Amino acid sequence: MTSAARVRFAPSPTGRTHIGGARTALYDYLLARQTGGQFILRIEDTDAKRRVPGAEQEILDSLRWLGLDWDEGPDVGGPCGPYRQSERRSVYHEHAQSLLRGGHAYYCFCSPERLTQMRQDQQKRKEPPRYDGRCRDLVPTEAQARVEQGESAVIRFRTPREGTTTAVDLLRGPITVENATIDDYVLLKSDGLPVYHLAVVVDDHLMGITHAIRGSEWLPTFPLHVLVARALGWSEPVWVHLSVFLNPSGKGKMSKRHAVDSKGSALSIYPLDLRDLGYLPEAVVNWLALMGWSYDDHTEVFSLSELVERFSLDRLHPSPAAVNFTKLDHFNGVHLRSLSPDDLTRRLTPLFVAQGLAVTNDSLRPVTPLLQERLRTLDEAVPMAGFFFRDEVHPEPEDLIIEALGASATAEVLRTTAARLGDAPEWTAEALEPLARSLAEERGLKPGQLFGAMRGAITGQRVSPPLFESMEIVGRSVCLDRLEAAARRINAT
RNA sequence: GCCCCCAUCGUCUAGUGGCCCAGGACGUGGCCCUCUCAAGGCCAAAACGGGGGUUCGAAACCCCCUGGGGGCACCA
Repeated sequence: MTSAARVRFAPSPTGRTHIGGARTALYDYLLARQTGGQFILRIEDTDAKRRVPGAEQEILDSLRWLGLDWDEGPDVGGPCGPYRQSERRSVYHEHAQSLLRGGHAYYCFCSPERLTQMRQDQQKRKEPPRYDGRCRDLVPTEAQARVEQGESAVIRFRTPREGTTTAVDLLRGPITVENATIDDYVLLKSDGLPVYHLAVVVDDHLMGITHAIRGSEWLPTFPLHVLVARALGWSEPVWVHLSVFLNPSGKGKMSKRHAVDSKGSALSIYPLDLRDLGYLPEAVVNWLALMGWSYDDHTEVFSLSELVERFSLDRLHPSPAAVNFTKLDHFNGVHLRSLSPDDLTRRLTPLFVAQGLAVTNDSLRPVTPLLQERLRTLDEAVPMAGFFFRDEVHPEPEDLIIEALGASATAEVLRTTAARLGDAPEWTAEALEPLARSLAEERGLKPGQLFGAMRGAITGQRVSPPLFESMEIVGRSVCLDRLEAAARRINAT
């Protein structure tokens, strides 16, 4: 085990929180918890134009739902705050000035219009678009004077023109690029706020970040970040670039519109949607953990705390992974079944209540074991077990009528069933089943034929939890009523 | 166009030169169990992208190609 790691999840509130970000946060969390370090949440909101209302809240809600609690962040504070970059202006200003003094950066007065024009011209000439360096060699004192007179300026990094830079990624090893291919990036915008390239380096350093885990979209500018850190005289964190998620087909980057499973049902790439779709946070965590990481003994089912125990950076995989919603379903089933019945009951009750059914933990509890083996997602529970709590059921005639018998004979059999069962000394599954079986035999029916009609009558469904266990819970009088009602219903058609 | 990254069954992956005519999981097909649906058990089909090297020996190391992905803003 490594020494205490300080790890941050640094999303920007510009859209919804998706599973890619959630997986990064998961790995951050696992590393922090495993090493007894800290998990820090930092909001990268330096672009006011792209800020989306509610996005920051969704970040917090998503992490909380997944069980990834943080030690320092915008809501809980901490020793390295503020944790919202928009509130750290002076910090970036100070370090930009330091780069200026050291000759590692320079003021640039070029207008956005000129820059746009320049890029267009370059593209026309099939040249790589990049800053042409017009302000790079301005006399610093003169530039300073222009700024003091109020002229609008940005601060650019003075990337070395010669040589190469080697940046080391934990998963890929050293990545060496020609400095000439690295642009003189803007570090501080004219509004005084930093651009990502300055903000990450400064904040990671100031917040004592030991491991910077982020998406691979940062790989191209990775050497720049290394250069900025060096220019500031700082040592670097361990850099870890996670690959992106691909669509289920494996072709193309994961996107909202391709979030559809193999059976064609729409799923979502947003944790909060997954929650509303009836997935367990345990399952989502397990699923996400295995997309890019594996454990060496072939185990695949993990709880969060088991992941904390076993996670290791060196088993991270650098290649892109296609999102597989079918596997999420599998993990959800596995975790659903490993919940204690009481726990499952508590998670299910609100769903029944939301459908207007008068259900309590106590009244649902006997039903839970019948559901546990069958549920794929939590929200399948109400359609599957609502009949336990409704006053009456409305079976379709075709779910009632035994084909070999026809309508009126089926109705008669159902009445006889009610009468026969009504005499049962005990209303239990054990007592009921033999009675029903012998009746079926008497009538020359296969058990399944009779049971199917009874199922329709009692549950109103073609598919249901086991019949006799269900009947035991539903109770004698309601069952007998429903059997009679079904017989009447058949005769009425 | 330029730069960077990646490459084992349909998908997630194991594999760090001989234990691999490649293992596990999901999914798929079949069988068993069975009152429906599940769950469970057993079995099966299914991959090292191509070409060159290196080596006694390559899925593993190197090169090229191909394919996929990412990036080229006063966005992150």
